[in-house]
Amino acid sequence: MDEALENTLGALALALSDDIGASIQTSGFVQSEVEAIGHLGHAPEMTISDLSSAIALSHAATVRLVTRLEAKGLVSRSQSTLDARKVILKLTAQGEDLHETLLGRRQGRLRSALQVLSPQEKSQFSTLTNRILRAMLRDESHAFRVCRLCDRPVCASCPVEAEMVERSATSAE
Amino acid sequence: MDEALENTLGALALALSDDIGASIQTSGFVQSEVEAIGHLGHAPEMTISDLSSAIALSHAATVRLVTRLEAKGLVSRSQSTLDARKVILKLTAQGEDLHETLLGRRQGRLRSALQVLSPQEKSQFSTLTNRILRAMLRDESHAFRVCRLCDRPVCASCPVEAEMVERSATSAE
DNA sequence: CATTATGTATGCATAATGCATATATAATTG
DNA sequence: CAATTATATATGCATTATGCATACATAATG
Repeated sequence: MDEALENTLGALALALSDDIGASIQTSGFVQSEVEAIGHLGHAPEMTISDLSSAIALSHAATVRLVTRLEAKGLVSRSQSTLDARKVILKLTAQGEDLHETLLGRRQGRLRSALQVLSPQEKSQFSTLTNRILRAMLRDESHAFRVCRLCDRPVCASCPVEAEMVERSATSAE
Repeated sequence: MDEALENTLGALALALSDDIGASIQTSGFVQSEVEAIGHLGHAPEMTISDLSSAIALSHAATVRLVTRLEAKGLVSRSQSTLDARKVILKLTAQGEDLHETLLGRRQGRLRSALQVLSPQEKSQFSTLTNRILRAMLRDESHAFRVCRLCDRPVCASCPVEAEMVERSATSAE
């Protein structure tokens, strides 16, 4: 029965999201703040609009979010030299530290979830999750959003990246 | 590299959670409301305290949540005959309808995510996700929480249920 | 040069939440 | 059995993240 697998996958997704959420909630940050830190650590030089769509929040809310993060010394605002309207956001050193910490916790949870699989099973599982994830991606903006908490150095082997590259190559033919 | 698999699994969990969330956000319900409906549809006859721990919300917030749901005609309060302090919560007919609708949307998203797998792959995937999920369960309360949005008729084959049964059998020896 | 579009910021109202506390009922203990 | 303690629900209050409407500055367009 496929329904059983659907339930299991849904429950697993929730359990993992909960775990990832719990790994960060201790530090007193709101979900949107954590996602913002994740994105800014992932793709520096974002504007407020970029961030707004990446974390699926209204522009106004994003402005306030950035103001909070700036007040906490995690993010810096600076004017773009190319377009005076734009505000360039960057993580401060402290923001980078927090980003690393959060990433580490997240990876720790995922690693411990995966430790019940043997190397061969991990390889099998990797193939299947890659396929599912790639098929789920709707467009570039969605792909960007999905990667909002990934560990950056590993992005070279990221299935999301691979999928988007492949699609743009196909559509350019 | 295990990091790649960790990233992929994390991204997949987020993407699925987003999808499940998006499938319900259209109907104008807050996350906690949806989770409450899910739980009440899943395990009828819950008290406010039960619900509070199941959805990981303070008691006060849960009281307000239930009041909102009652006002919307989705949930009914009734006094317990065994313990006059307790309030028994039940879904109304309208609440049941909503529950079915939300479940259907959730299952639809999961089904479409899984459709890129062949039957054999689904079987493989099922084995692996079952194993991971079962190992992730911390205690009965956590298991309960993880199942908060599952489709009830399929619970007989639920790995969470199986794991908890097996554990209690083992500890009773 | 005028108009329109884009990017950021702010005033205001809303709504979900937590903490502290109150009240009612059950359980326990002396 | 009376008194205390624990449990379950409810409410007053403050907080806070959010969205909508709007304002302002700058860029792009005609």
